[in-house]
Amino acid sequence: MYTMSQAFRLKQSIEDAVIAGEFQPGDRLDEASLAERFGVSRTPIREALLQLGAEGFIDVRPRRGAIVSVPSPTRLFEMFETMAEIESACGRLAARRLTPDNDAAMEAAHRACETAARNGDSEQYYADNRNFHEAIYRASRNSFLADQAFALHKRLSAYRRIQLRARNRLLQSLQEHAGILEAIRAGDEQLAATRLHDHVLVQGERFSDMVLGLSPGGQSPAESRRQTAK
Amino acid sequence: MYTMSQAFRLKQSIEDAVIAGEFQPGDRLDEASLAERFGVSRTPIREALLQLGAEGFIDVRPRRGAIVSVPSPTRLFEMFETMAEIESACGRLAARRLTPDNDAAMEAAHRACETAARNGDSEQYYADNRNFHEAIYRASRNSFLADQAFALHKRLSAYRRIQLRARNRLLQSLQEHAGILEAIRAGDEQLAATRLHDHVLVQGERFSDMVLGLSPGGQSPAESRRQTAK
DNA sequence: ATTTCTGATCTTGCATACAATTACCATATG
DNA sequence: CATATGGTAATTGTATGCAAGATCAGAAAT
Repeated sequence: MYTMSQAFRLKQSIEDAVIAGEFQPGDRLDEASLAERFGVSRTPIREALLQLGAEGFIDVRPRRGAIVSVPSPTRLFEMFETMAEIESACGRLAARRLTPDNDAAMEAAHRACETAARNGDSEQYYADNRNFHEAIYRASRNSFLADQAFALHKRLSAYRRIQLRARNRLLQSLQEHAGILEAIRAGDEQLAATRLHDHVLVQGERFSDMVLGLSPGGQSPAESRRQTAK
Repeated sequence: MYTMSQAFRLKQSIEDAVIAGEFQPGDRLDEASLAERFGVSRTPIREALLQLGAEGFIDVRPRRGAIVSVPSPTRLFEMFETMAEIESACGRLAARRLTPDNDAAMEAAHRACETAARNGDSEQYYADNRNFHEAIYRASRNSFLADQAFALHKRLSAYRRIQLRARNRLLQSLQEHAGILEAIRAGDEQLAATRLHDHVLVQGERFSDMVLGLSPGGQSPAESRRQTAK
């Protein structure tokens, strides 16, 4: 559709640029330079930035401009923990409601991940991994929940990418995917939820650990590690 | 604070008006009349509306103006189901991490609900119920997750209110609260999650049933039509 | 009577102008 | 040397004007 407003397109473009890592956390998003870059006036740029701010994607500070959000280690851990809860909810529903279509979509995404992992192509794996997780969101057959999951996944993408660069993590991630898929297909809601939860949270913990070298008083990831035992 | 931008204040005002029911689902949010009403130009109004749209609170359709969202019965059910998943996640974490402070806050909110229920004051119960649930969100000790829960709770408030009017539902709700509190205090994550899930979802199911019985669109179209002329 | 077309009118989207606030930097001062 | 201070530049917030799309009423056609 070509009748879409510029502001909406700009919102998408800026979001893409942030996800692609062109603007990194902490970078300033100057209205004037963005306007020049995209060849429009400041008005639609402002509208795009404010919307991204409302979604939590960037941080717009009144009268002081917008920057790409810089969550504290604690905050980051909380975001991953929330992602873990939302994903496990998706997995639980998927296990309950799985249809052949959704099954096929997950299978295809999983195969793609497998190829990327075998080639050690972490950039490709990053993309395919996203597709795999999105296939699970859709398999929940709750489009609202899936939308929430998409949104949070996008917000965390900048942090996930860094962390997937470790080579052996790729293979481990792939194996976890296989286990998740197995549980969903078996219709085992509890197992699917647990496996997804751990899969997501281990990423968060690893990254938090990485960042947590300097910050004091943050919530220790180790503290929450014992959720598997019930 | 008086250094806050108008757009931000307007966003709050419009949101409040929607929650208060002044604008009902389906009502048009005309930029010009809102600008006149608040004594500002269209620019900050637009910015407020776009932000509310990004949060999912209202529905801004390109070139066709903003309206208060009118979720379909299916969508509404999905929203309640998602709320149930998020709340049960909060309950699970609360059971794991409960502190005396959070315990006391939940207790106080529960007592208030009890009084309101005994008096059959559904309007008061509506407010106290909100406090009780928010106390649980905070008890999760994950502020990001709690924020997500707050936001969704607000979006659903218009629909929850209607449904709490039934008198015996008040007492049943109160008893469910007691069971939830008990499970959290016992540190039983699984039980807390299940009870919260059911507590929230039963509301969603009841309301969805209610809407499904009516004509599609919920509120009568005749009433929304009146708003357009001025 | 219902549908389709057409032009007038209203509304939104964007650009520009200006006002208000913050950031910057050189200089003065203890 | 560190810290205040003043003024200027840079940036954000709001108002206004105009163009393009959407809405609506009434006439024409089936």
